[in-house]
Amino acid sequence: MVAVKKEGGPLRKRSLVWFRKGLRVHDNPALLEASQSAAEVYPVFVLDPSIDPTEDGVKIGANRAQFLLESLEDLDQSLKKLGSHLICIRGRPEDVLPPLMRELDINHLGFEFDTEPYWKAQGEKMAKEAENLGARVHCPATHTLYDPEHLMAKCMMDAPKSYGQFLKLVAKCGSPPAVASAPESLPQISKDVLGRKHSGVPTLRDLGYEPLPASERTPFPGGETEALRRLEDQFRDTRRIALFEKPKTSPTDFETPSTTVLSPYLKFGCLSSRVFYFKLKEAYRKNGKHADPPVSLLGQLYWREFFYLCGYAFPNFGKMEGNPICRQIPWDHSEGGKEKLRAWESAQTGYPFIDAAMTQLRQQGWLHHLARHAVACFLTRGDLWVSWEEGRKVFDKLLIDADWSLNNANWMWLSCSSFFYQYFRCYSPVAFGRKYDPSGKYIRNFVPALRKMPKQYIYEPWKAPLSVQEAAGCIVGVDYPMPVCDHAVASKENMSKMAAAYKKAKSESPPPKKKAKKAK
DNA sequence: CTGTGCGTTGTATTG
DNA sequence: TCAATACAACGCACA
Repeated sequence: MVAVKKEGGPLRKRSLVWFRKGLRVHDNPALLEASQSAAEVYPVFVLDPSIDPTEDGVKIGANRAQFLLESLEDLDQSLKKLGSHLICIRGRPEDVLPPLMRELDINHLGFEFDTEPYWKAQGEKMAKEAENLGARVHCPATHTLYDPEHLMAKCMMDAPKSYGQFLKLVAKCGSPPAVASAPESLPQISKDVLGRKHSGVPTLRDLGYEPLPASERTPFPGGETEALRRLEDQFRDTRRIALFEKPKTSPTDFETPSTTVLSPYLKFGCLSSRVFYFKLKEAYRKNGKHADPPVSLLGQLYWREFFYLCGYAFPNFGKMEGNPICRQIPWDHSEGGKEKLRAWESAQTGYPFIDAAMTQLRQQGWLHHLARHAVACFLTRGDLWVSWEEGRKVFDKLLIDADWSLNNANWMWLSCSSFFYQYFRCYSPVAFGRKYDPSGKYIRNFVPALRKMPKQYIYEPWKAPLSVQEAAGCIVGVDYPMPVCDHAVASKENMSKMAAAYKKAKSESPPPKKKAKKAK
């Protein structure tokens, strides 16, 4: 226990706990520490006007905003059960927090460390502000399994560029830190300063969103309570968890997804990755037999960890230019390219599987990993030759689990810009979906125009004879778009463009020397 | 410097 | 039905 006088006086500890991610009460060392040693604790969430801003400054979609608000609402409820509540302030952290810290005479600031450039900078600014006020700062790295600084030290600042290398690094690190218990109680917030101007959690409408029609609302509610419920639910089948292999799951199962859908809860920190980790280990022990990385569930957690480390270690990770691990590729930025991007984003490519996936993305804020692969490949090196950054922005806006590090990494992966380079392995917008769902149930659900199309044409309706199109009530070119490109032609062309871009990069910048050139 | 093996999740064809 | 293979040939790690 920290020796702090419990009553009044200069030693009275007044703690502000700043929530960003980590929207949970369980395994939250910053909150726990405050609860154990401070006489006053102020749990604060700062809701930026642009709402969870990224470096693009893109305003997030309504489903993602709703997931965030539900998570905040749930956090507020949990804090209330502990005797406190969430103070939700509108504004930018750098504008709002320093005056609040002064007003409350804060002498302790606690918040979770964040690796993303925007939030890392915000954290540094606030730590400085707090220190200027003479406050102590507690900033534990609790979003990932390991403290990224610890991983960087272990690899001697030479971050792994492949998953295999990352696994070797993790093998040297032992078990992640133990899970912290939830606080037993929190001091009541009595100060009146938080009255009118600091209101509770706003509604979607407060934030300027029109409420979504039911058909376009994500079926996945936000919040720690739901996260823990979902975790328990998924872990009821120990065998399934232990034997889980990602490539064996299906992108077209949309009623009950074939994966766990824990990603949005991990993204916002409604679920602690460490809780998930130890729960997995327990399931593996119980079941005996289990799958292994990279395909296992633990492997998925390690992919997250790997990409978080990459986003932390490599500069300009969110863009092509100036990104040391990203291939420089002359993507189509012309008007034509923009038109193709619009077709893709609005589910009007004329490839039913792609359009179904893009519709699911919009309606549910979630897509199976392999469906993400298919649409990402299609937009970039597969068919449309549009920059991965554009696709990343759309995912960032619409996915409830949009996660800066993972999103960038996966877009680079699929566009063969980094991590993965076998550009001759290309997803077919027709064959890939058909392999999982030959009758096209997935398409029929998300692309109503094609509901009556016979299954032999549902993946390529433009090939159906006019009489068949008429009978299905769907004339291609009228009721459903013609394909935006010819996949066979476009993918072949793009492969040679990739070859040229790689070749150019090689000739222009020879492999970087690890150490300074030795004198001969 | 060079060769080899490997890489979470491709496709189309063949037997 | 399924497994093997050609396709055309990537970068990275390591020996």
